[in-house]
Amino acid sequence: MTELENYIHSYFKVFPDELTVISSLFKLTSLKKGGYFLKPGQICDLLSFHKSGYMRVFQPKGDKKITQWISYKGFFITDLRCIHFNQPTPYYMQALTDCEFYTITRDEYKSLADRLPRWHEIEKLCIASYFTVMEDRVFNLLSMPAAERYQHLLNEHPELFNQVPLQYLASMIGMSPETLSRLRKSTR
Amino acid sequence: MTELENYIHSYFKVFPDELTVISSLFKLTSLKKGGYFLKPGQICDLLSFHKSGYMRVFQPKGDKKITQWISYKGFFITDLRCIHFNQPTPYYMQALTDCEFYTITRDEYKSLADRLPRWHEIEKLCIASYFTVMEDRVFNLLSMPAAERYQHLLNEHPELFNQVPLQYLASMIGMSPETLSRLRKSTR
DNA sequence: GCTATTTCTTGATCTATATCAAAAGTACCG
DNA sequence: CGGTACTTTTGATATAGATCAAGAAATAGC
Repeated sequence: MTELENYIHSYFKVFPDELTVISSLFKLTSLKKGGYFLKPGQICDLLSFHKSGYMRVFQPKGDKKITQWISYKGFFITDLRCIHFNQPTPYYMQALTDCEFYTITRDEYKSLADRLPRWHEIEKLCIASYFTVMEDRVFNLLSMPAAERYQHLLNEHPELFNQVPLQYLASMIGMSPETLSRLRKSTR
Repeated sequence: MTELENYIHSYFKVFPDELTVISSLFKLTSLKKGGYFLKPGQICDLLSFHKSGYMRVFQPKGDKKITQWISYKGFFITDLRCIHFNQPTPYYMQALTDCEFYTITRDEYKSLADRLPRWHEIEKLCIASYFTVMEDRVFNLLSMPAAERYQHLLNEHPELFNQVPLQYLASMIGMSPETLSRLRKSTR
């Protein structure tokens, strides 16, 4: 069973033959360190499942780059704005390390629903779960001081601290790199 | 055409007979000012479309109450955590004014998909659009100072400033009521 | 309509976190 | 390897926004 099949199987009740249909359409693709999966203004026409490596999703704001998210093994990657509403993305998505994905194009993706009637439902559940993650992030940003946001990220995604430049993590949880550095020092 | 039919029709390509099926299942319900739509620990078993009035979604944190969202005419109201993943809600949802909704129970909701094959797709698109709203909120919280967050809310949802206590709006955009008061003064 | 209660404003402080600057550490590349 | 360029740390200072406290205004209840 591929990671993709495994992931879908572990989250949603899907029959083996449905799994096979899904994973037969996704093709293994890769991106070299530093390469861009997506740039602002483009219309994302891919849906990828992250197999290995780390990718940074960020958006420029003035002379800053705001890191929105770090994707790694187990996440789906796309821009819903593009795939579903045909709008250009505001994001850069850049590989921080060499990355591998299972990838489907937008056209294949559209045909997936024809071949697999439950696909919309699976996708709905997947997007719903990501929605609740975003709800929690908003709550955390509204309610937690910097120290608590740092602790929370450390608990939820400890592996990021070994693999990703700390300045990007600082941005992702809404603080300066200096503040993150001091928080790390104070809990050592 | 009811507000609900109108809303769905304006966002998604749905046939008239599909619309009729959808709106025949939703029943008009209401909630008095101060009443609770949902309290923490409950499992939300309703999906409502907001017809009139204002409702505050908030979550306690220490001795604070963090306002997560203000719902009004045109929003769907539920907790995805409950409806899709059967988990208890962390939220209070309380009517700030008398409210009316078009409401469907969870069981009817489950049967909707049987009667209307495209329902999962419609729902998926709806959740996807809410997801992008949350993405933008996270970006705004990460990248904007208080004054800019205030301006942004004022531009996007000006009606809230007449209908909703300002302290709740302040909480929703991550600042103290005093700060919001001063920002309002400075742009008058 | 009048009082009680809640909400909003204003001013005076305080503090968490940003910014700036430079040193120390680490990774990359010819 | 050894130098160049990033990244992280550390210290000094600045500042946005919080908190505290009190008065003014609005709203709700009788």
